[in-house]
Amino acid sequence: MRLSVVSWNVNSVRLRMEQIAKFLNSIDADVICLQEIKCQEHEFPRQAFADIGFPYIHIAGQKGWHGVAIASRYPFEANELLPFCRRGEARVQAIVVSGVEIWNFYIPAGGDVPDRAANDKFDHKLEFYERVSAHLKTRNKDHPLLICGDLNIAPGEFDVWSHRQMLKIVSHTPQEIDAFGEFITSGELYDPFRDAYPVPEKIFTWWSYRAADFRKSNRGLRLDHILLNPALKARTTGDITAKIHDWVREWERPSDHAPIQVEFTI
Amino acid sequence: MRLSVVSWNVNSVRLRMEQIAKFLNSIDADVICLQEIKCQEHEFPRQAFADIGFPYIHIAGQKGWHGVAIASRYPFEANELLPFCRRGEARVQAIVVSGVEIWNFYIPAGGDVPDRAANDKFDHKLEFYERVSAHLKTRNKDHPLLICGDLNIAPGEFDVWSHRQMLKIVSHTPQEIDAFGEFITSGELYDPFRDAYPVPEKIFTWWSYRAADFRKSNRGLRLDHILLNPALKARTTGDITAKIHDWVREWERPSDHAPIQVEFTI
DNA sequence: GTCATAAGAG
DNA sequence: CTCTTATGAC
Repeated sequence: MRLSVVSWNVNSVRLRMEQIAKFLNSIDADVICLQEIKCQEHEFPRQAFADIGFPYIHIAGQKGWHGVAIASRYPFEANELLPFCRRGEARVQAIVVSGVEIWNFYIPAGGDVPDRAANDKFDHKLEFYERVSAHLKTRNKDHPLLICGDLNIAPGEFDVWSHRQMLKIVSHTPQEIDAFGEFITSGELYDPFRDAYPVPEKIFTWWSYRAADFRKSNRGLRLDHILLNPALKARTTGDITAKIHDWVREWERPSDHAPIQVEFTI
Repeated sequence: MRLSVVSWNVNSVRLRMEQIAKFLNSIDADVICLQEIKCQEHEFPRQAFADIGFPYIHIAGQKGWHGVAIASRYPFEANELLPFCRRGEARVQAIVVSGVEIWNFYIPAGGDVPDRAANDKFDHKLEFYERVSAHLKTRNKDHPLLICGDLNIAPGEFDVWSHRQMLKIVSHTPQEIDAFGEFITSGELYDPFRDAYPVPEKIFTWWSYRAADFRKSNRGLRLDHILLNPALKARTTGDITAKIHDWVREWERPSDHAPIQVEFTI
């Protein structure tokens, strides 16, 4: 079967439901992983997702901030995950669909100061990565796994608009790039986006709201990711396609993140 | 010449500019008097009004609350008015267009408790009426005058959805009805709406946002008025038409007030 | 710049 | 329910 997975930090699912429907009606996704839904479970627009063919929904919400949700065309099972977020915020969830485990993360942004001692938010972010990496090392590697979400790190030189200027900015500091590398190594994760858009092409999934014209300045970052573990990759046949739907960022009152999509046959 | 005057409490002119343009493009107004613009003068969307044929604008704004503005197809002169509002809020303005003076009021709502001693907002509202009435008595009655705006009183039995239930509610208490009567008497004002919609027809210009379906419950009030003094009425030839554009209240994210319109030839 | 929250007003 | 303001987050 063909499985098409989207990841999108929507920055308020209630405010963006019309755009989500418009987007999902114009592509061929089976599963959409949302971050920053910014609502509680009972406030989630379940019916609107059901109306466009995504009746199976798993929500991890909280009041006002953060929050993740997965909507699917097909039934799935929910899995419990370890407390990667030490503050207990709604940033993590896991499901199993067609034998593929999917982890949906909204990893903390980490504040402004890239110093673990001076900035607890930065420490919190790195500890989140450390906990995930530790778990990946002990996890049964035979189980197919896809990890996606707003991981809030742009790991590569060509994942940021200016490698030189971004090295001091949280999301692209050496410490974070190391943590991201340890995470990738721990899970032996495969990034299909860099096959679809080979280096040295710059690719971004997020552009600040503060830019008057994001296309013109194009000061973006690649903060959103969809990654496959070896067991999942081995299960696929044919091409694995990866797309960044940056045209959605051009809509009226958009999220600051673009949706990304990976498609494969298992 | 034919003169068509609209009065509309828009509840934020910046948020409602598209609706204002859509409305003005579908009727034949010459002058629109706005209340609750909720912005300062420099924040007013002057260009948007100019673009739809209303380049002459007079604004009395303040930060965040209240605020009145007049936009016109034709040039006019601004007049100073007495301080009817003892708190100095942006609730009053006057212009003269084609020899007709127009007063645009956003009279205080008056709070919840209909008791001048216990509720200063209620006292403020009645004092506003008293000051206007006193001024009308001394004003030169030969000068044509139109008074319009959100006057925040529904004076008649058929200006409210339930006369019995509203008598205890601010906007339709006996004290306010008396103050409104004194105001009408002082200026010998003519209300063209009750000729257009004769008693006992109930007519409203405002419906609470709290009603799920304002058409269904129809618990409205007639708080907005356009009134003519005898000198202006004597100057007119032919019919004076009066319309309540309640269809605008059905739009998406509308103001809680409907625009009202009076048209005459002078 | 664009979200959420909360208060205060209507 | 729907506006404003203000603050905080990103």
